[in-house]
Amino acid sequence: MEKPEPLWQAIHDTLHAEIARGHWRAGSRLPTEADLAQRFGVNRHTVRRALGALAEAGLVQARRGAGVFVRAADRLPYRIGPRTRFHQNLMDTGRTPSRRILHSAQARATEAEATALNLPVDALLHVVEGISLADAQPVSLFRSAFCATRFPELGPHLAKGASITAALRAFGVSDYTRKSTRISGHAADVLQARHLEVAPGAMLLLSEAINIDPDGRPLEYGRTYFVAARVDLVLDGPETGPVVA
Amino acid sequence: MEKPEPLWQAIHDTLHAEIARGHWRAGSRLPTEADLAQRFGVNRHTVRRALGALAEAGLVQARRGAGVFVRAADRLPYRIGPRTRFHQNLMDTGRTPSRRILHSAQARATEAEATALNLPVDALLHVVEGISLADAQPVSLFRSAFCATRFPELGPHLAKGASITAALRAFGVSDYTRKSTRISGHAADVLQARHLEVAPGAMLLLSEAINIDPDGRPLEYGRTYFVAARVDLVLDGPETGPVVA
DNA sequence: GTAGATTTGTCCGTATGTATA
DNA sequence: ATATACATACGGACAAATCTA
Repeated sequence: MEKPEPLWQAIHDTLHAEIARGHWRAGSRLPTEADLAQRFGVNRHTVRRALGALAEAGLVQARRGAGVFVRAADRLPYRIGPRTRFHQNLMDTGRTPSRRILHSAQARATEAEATALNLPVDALLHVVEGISLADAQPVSLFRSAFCATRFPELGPHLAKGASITAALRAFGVSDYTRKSTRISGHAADVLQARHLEVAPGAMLLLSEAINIDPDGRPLEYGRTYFVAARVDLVLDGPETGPVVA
Repeated sequence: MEKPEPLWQAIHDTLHAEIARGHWRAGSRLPTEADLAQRFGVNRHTVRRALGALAEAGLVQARRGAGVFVRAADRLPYRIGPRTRFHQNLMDTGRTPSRRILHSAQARATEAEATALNLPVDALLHVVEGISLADAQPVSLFRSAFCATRFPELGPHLAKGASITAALRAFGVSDYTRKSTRISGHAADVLQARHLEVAPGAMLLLSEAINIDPDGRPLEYGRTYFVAARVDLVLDGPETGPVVA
């Protein structure tokens, strides 16, 4: 007695295999839902169920009015270690890194931020939110919180496109290291989906990190949502290479 | 001009908030789809769309014929570091760890396994597959590969429920450390979903790791799929292991 | 720039299957 | 065995975004 596989799942598997096999090239458009429905002899909604699963896995992306497009399959390795630097990280893999600042302002610390930075609740923070891109494609959505009394004018530096490393150096912080990291999986909400150019519900990897200065004082509390379909997080062993430049 | 939010999304947000707020307790049953449809004044399929999103995010779990149930919200922190030990990891958080061995046999190394273990392709490996549980709830699906010539009789040890640490000690390996880890996000396929008791398409965190002995020789190559809704991966700073400056 | 055709997104209604209580 | 409740699949209708002539 075989357990019958649902139609939408069989269609999903077929398309999945065809994409993995290179039958549909990255960036190309799939046949329309109507065409696929005819090909598999099913209703359009059944095809949509299969395409939805592919979209959540990040293999395809639908654009209303345009069609369903195959996404690039290769994920870029993103190193996480004692010295995590965004720009350096991407340059190492031959990508062109860039940032888009969405928001930069002062705000009161939430409970999580206060405990992470070892500050009293309602302490004044400088919060920066933005998007990180590799080759003009969004890979992560970040929110960084700094103590505002220690870094009173961080905003202008970051808004001008300077890296965090450079901005901190302007305040005499020559080096900083990663104290702790927590990685979890989440589904993209509507806002995140729009910023990261993924489907709502797509998989995101949340990295919550605390960076400290050489004296061990907390500098930054950052929450970064990575598009799971576009990056791998790589944690190397203790042979960490000192960088700084 | 406000952009109208889809109905299913509004319902999703409402239920999401009610669950987060504790209005529906963990383990309890939600109203039936028909009841919810009546409550929100929509068709049953619109409610299903909202419930589907909640299920993929891991907040609820549907059981055909029974109902939709609220899942426990707390994720257990799983430490990943130079010395990652499953049993110790869970005992630290007050859980009861256990293992279920699905498969244990010798096999030829795949290309990925060969390069990871620094062995020739087609080398003989001992491969163990199984499920790790915390308090009888599946949290991860693992596949570990060991060099068969070095550990000829590993299978019986592991099948008896011994930990990997104990099994390796029987072969004179007193210690081992994590050399590298790669974390990525994936959607559960049908087989993984059944083993881990999640819905197909649910979020999984894949951890690919290489463990080495004190001499630096690769011992084990492991691939572990964690249920993203049930665990956070915690990477602590260098205050735990040897800090090679 | 505009009008119309194309294509995906949402929502409804109905019917049937399957697992559970 | 019967009723309940979720799962799958079909069909139709319209809206919204995109593309094209």
